[in-house]
Amino acid sequence: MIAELLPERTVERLSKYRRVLSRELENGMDHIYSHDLAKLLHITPVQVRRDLMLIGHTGTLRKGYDIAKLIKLIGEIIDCSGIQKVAIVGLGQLGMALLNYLQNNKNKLHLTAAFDNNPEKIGHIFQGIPCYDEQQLKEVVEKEKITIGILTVPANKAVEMSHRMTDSGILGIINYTPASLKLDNAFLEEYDVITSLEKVAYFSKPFNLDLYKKLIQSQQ
Amino acid sequence: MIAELLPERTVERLSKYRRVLSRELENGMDHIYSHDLAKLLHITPVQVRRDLMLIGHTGTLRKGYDIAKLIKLIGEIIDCSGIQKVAIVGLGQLGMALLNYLQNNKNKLHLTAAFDNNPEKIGHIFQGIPCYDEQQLKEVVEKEKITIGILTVPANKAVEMSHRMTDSGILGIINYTPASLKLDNAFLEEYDVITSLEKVAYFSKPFNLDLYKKLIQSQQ
DNA sequence: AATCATTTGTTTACATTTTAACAATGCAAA
DNA sequence: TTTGCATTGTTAAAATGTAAACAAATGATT
Ligand SMILES: NC(=O)c1ccc[n+]([C@@H]2O[C@H](COP(=O)([O-])OP(=O)(O)OC[C@H]3O[C@@H](n4cnc5c(N)ncnc54)[C@H](O)[C@@H]3O)[C@@H](O)[C@H]2O)c1
Ligand SMILES: NC(=O)c1ccc[n+]([C@@H]2O[C@H](COP(=O)([O-])OP(=O)(O)OC[C@H]3O[C@@H](n4cnc5c(N)ncnc54)[C@H](O)[C@@H]3O)[C@@H](O)[C@H]2O)c1
Repeated sequence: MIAELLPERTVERLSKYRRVLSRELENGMDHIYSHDLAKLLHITPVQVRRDLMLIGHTGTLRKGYDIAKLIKLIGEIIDCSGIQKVAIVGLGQLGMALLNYLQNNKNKLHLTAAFDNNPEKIGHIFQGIPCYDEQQLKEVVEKEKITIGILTVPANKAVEMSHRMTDSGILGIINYTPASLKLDNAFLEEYDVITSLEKVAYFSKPFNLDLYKKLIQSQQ
Repeated sequence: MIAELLPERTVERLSKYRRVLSRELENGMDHIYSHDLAKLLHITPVQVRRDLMLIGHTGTLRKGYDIAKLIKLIGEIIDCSGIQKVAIVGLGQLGMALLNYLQNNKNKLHLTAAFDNNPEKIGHIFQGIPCYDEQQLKEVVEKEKITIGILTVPANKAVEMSHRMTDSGILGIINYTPASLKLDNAFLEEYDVITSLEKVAYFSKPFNLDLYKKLIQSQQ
């Protein structure tokens, strides 16, 4: 077991390692080299070895890493064997897309509930997930022991809802609204589509793209 | 004008500065201090000043930064005054949500076209955006001079489509599929929902969250 | 006019993340 | 048996990103 927090980027890559490794396992592979795993994610073998070192996974010199064992270890680190439950708060266009996505693509997250304030959605079940009235947030989150929330309400409700989520016992929120949040007792991950697009716009302006390509090349 | 590429994180923050500053402008503000701008995004004033230094914007000592001028400058840096056009490739659940989002929330991006292979969508117009047959990708991208693409096709089509996009003249792609891409002649930004959620899962495990909170506190 | 408080701009230091370097290992083949 | 080679694990260096420190400026106040 690891005593310290892993770097954020390492955790992100662990998630990706697990996903591609599961596919390799299904294809009948049982071991993999760092450079082959790296190739699947377009990163360097060094980074793979370093990440695996950090989680204490050790391979064999001639066969590489044991895929099944590695998947299991990553699961213990990220999921704690699926103890955490997830809720979607705001079942609009984006929330519904995410609900379908999470339910249809098998993954380790236990999506458990959705919340909305629209009477047409409250009480219905979508892909097996019940949609509750947002007034019941605290009640349901406490009863179901939900610890992770996906925030997809209109931006002007985001601050209020995020606080109600943490007050109900949610420990981690992923915020897809453009509102900038600040939480004291939970881990917060924000993702802003417009910002992401504007970043692409900046780096793909022809002049900048040239500079960027030169930068990349000079590093190889 | 700036001769060098800006750091990626600075560009991301510039996008957010512009958005909150536009709101301040609408509220009748004309100048803002670094610490007030910082508060709006929950970052430090130092970071604001450093970012603005990098883009060569200079404030006045007693009034702070001129909001209108700053918005204009950020626009010139990110958008080149809106010269770049955007296409959505794959108009499914996520693609459609993004289309509506981009059209309904005023922003500087010129969404111009969408592409799909589903006959029920091809030829229709959604929120003013025409959906073309994906076979016409090259033709339309070239004719309209589209330079930015949002990739939301099924994962197993992502590699092929990304190459067709860059072959057609697209210079920047934001990839929402879980497929890991590698492009030689374009800027690539990937966003993986599952990875993002699994990261939240890791850091919000009670033991890790405690470590994380201590870490944050020790930095203040 | 001199002082004070405030805020910017810039340099310096710190932290995180990535990449490089290389010793250690162990199997295969000569 | 010994040499060679491919691969891991780890330490060191470089790059990137963030925060702190502080001088310079400016206007308000005494
Ligand atoms: N649609 C997208 O592709 C997209 C992309 C990026 C970000 N976003 C952001 O995600 C959020 C949702 O976007 P959307 O397009 O799905 O909007 P939407 O209006 O379709 O969905 C919002 C949903 O939240 C519900 N709601 C309102 N108040 C609520 C409350 N207090 N508690 C619970 N539910 C509540 C509404 O009934 C609605 O179903 C917005 O903040 C938007 O800016 C959307
Ligand atoms: N739905 C979500 O919330 C969500 C979240 C994260 C990531 N994703 C990813 O985004 C992608 C799309 O997800 P979705 O839920 O919208 O799936 P979807 O099946 O609803 O949408 C895919 C769309 O792409 C179209 N398509 C198929 N082949 C195409 C081609 N060659 N060219 C153009 N269009 C083509 C399909 O007709 C369909 O309309 C998937 O890769 C998925 O993994 C989805």
